[in-house]
Amino acid sequence: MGTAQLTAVPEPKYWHLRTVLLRAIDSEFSTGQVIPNERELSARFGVARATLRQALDQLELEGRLVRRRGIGTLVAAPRVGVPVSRREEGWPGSSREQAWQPVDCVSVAAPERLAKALGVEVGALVHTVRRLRVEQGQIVATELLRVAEEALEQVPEIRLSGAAAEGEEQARVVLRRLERLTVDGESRAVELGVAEAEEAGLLQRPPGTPVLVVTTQYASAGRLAALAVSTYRADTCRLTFGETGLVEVTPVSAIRTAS
Amino acid sequence: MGTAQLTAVPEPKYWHLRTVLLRAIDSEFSTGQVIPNERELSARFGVARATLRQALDQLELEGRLVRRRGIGTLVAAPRVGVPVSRREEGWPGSSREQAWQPVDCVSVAAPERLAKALGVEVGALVHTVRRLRVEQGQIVATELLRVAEEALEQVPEIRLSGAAAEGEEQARVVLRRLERLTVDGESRAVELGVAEAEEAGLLQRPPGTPVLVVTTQYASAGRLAALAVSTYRADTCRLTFGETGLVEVTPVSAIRTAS
DNA sequence: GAGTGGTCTAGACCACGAC
DNA sequence: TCGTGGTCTAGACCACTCC
Repeated sequence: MGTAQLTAVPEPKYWHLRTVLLRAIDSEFSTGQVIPNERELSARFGVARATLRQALDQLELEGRLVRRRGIGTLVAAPRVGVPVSRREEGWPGSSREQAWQPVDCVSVAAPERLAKALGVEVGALVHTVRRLRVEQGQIVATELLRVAEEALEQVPEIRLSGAAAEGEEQARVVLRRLERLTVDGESRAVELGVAEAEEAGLLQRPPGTPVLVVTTQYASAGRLAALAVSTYRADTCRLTFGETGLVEVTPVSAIRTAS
Repeated sequence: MGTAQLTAVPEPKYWHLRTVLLRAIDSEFSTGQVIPNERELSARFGVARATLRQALDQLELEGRLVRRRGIGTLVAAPRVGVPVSRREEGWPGSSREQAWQPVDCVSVAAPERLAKALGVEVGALVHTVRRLRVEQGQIVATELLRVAEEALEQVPEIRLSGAAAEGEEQARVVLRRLERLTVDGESRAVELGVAEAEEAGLLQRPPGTPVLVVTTQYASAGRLAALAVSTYRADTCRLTFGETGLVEVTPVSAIRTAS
């Protein structure tokens, strides 16, 4: 990373800085390496620290840098591809279920908005299972899986122990009942969001972290059976919706910029 | 929007401010309405303008606010659902093709990374068609559709006029040839990115704007036929991957926060 | 010209991790 | 204790839109 001064350009300094830094981390640094600290860099480029930070913010949003308080700023690893489309990925009982780790479960009377989203009456009993998705040893997503008790009615209730089921155990009970439902349709949406307090903690990120929110409606017998809201770390995840991987995936940056 | 002072809390001021502002725009403002200006708000809450802006930055990232220089800060409209999974959405010749408007086309010898992504030899002729997606009268995405000439070889070359085809006309020629290929497989990925200069301009947004980058591999006859990199505005779009819409979609915010 | 958001500065102090 | 990134301040000037 050179000692280059910024040349006068019509674009904002922070944007030009981003370009310079991006070129530097692509050519002079490798994954996991710590780049010079913010005070050092701002001095080197002759800008205020806040301006330099604006450039780093961009690169962090793009998943190219990771900043750790007390440690420094590191070059991020390439994003991991996370399959989300195949049914086996999300539905309990599938071969890939171990990717989703149940955390806890709460069962309450549905407030208005939730009832409407699930297509049940206000006040109907709704289970909310919290799960974590682990990929390559890293937590990449957290999920709220919502299902009305009435959607499970046909499924015999299971109890794993004699005591009242709570927390993780209750979650496993609901999932076991859920896996007996036959899913015959799925509908998904993806949008950008930010992690609030609880989600942020589970994802081991500060509040305000950008996330990809995947909303999945599972249908069974022509009727909405369950609703999953999965929150993926946007910095480390590339969501894949493949039928089959045709060829290995080329990093998007290579395709977008290659003219 | 009250004159509330910030109470002492362990969380950062900007994050608390975001929560307060979010509650205010949900309850006291409607879509398109201008909220008080930044100097006014920072004075009202007793914080520096930079701190207030940090809170507005979050809300803008979440698609809840839109800021327009010289005008003010407006409450954003709910995100529009944009279907991306059905084949008809992206492939030329489909019933929904008018959603994609060809802009221009360049045909060059493939540099290394592009050749690798398309599975052709370095130096092979590759067409790059630029398209814009318009939804509800608004530009929501820009796309680079890449196809190797050799993938089109079996398709007779068409010329719309006697002159050498260039720009938009050339784009239409390539699309016409492309639509005769039979697509028998698709593979997609979605990730977060930022719009750089050219894309940002086409999307009518400043550089650095967060976008959802959708990469689609189209297969024909068991072989990669084309590669599309579509860049959607993250502030205004919710990407939908539905088989069929089961029920109307509830705003994610209602589901994520309803306990 | 007046008012808006966008950029930039030069500091200060805090929270966290490593030593 | 020291170095790191995270937060916050109180200004300044610029670019853009509208009247």
